[in-house]
Amino acid sequence: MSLHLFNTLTRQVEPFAPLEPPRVTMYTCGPTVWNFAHIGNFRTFLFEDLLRRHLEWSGYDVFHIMNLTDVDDRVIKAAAAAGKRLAELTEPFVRAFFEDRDFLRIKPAHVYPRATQYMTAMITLVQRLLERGVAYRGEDGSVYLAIAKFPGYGRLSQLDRRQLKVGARVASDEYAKDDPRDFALWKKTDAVDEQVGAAWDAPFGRGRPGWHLECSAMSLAEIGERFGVQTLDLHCGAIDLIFPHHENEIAQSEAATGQPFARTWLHGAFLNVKGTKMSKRYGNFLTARDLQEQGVDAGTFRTLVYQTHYRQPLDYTDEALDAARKGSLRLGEFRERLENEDGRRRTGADAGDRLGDLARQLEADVRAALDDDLDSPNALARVFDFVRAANGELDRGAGGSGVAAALAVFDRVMGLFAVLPGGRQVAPELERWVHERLAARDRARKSKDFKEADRIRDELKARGVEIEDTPAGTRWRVV
RNA sequence: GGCGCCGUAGCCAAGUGGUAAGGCGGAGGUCUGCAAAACCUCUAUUCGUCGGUUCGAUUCCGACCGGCGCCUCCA
Repeated sequence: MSLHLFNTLTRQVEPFAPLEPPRVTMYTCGPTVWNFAHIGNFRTFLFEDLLRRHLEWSGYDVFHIMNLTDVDDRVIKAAAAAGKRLAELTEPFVRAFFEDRDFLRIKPAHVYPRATQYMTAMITLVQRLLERGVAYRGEDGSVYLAIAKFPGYGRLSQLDRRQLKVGARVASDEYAKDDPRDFALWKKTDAVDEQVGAAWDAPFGRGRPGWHLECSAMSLAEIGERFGVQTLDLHCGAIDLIFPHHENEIAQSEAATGQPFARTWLHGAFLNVKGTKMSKRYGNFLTARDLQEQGVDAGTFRTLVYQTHYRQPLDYTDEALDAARKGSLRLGEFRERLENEDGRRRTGADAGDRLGDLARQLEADVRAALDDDLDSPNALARVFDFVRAANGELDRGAGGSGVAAALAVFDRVMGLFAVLPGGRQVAPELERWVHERLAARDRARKSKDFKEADRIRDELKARGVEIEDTPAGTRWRVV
């Protein structure tokens, strides 16, 4: 089976077919850099990371674009509140985002276009929409897109079958629009915008881009320049973006280019806390830095995330996190064991290369699971199956060439998930002390002074060092 | 009000029209000086409830109950 993905546009799992294989253009909606991203945001980025890695593993040549929204209502509000200019506010959060991304082992996108650096592209896009008569200047001086002029409007969110909530909201700009559902492409500047530097000159008036505009302008600019196309293969985000964000992106892009904006739309479910979405608004959020402070490593968090399918809500609890940590640790232990066995160049019988067979099966199983709409929980289940079976073979003395083969495959598969525990830095002085203590314990054990040996073990434990006696000597790690 | 999603063991969580993956936890065992790790066995006659379709439904349809999301900034 080849890769199949659930396309929000059709609400069906369908075969993935990029426009010009092996190239795949992938656009993922990035963070708004008015603050730190929270782990709910990162759940989405992690789902996209898995998609990216699986595409590359499958032989595709992926070009990954992630935007950074550095001008919008929240950014302006936060800048004004802090008495800063736009860039002054956003720059530290951009850096923080990249740090968090690296901490969570998320592969960097190929480009991170920022809204403020694509003003020309955005202005050109609005201009084009005005020329085509799809956009109009409202009475308030802002530019709106007339959704009545775009027949396909509502296809993604099935809006054609929905009605606006009665009396839901009457925005201040409502009177300026021809149709309440029209949305702003370009917002006329106000005093606060000027104060923080969120204002640009355009033929249709001084203003700033509407929220949706940047994604259309930047993705079209990136793929247009590079590949001469105006259709993305993949466009991803979380489900809250389906409407209005993605719906509006489609309208403004397709109205301008006459081409499909994206072939496949993927949307991830939320990370919840006690059943409610994690959100800045509810204050129930945790940042990647909070995780780091709590000693939660990337392998643990990634395990937690990938043990739930990306279209299923994931409820974040300490218990689930702890279970994920144990699972990640188990995988790490196994990896270490393989490496050690390989290092010892076991001459044990190949046993028909059972390990190699298991490894090949694992690779096929994982590929099949991920091909099935990125069924990572299933894929990880196969990994754990493999670990159990391989440990069993190792226990029974399997060795030979199969070990190296298994290690190679295991590393390849782990490369998709990156769920292994992070290596912890150990202070040289602690390391010296541990070695000295272990030597002392060895002497005690040799002379059958187990009381002393156990005392030393407790001593080590007290400083967070756990030990494990193996035929090859005593192993230790800091927990 | 409109559109959409979820409800599987103590917890987390896959999945299929043909009789329930995996992780964590728990019980017992093997190995070990003891631990730890690893391995073995066991841990859901049952998939929110009630109906319907079917030879057969957790899986399809309907109703209901419970939880949630979007429609307003949103990963």
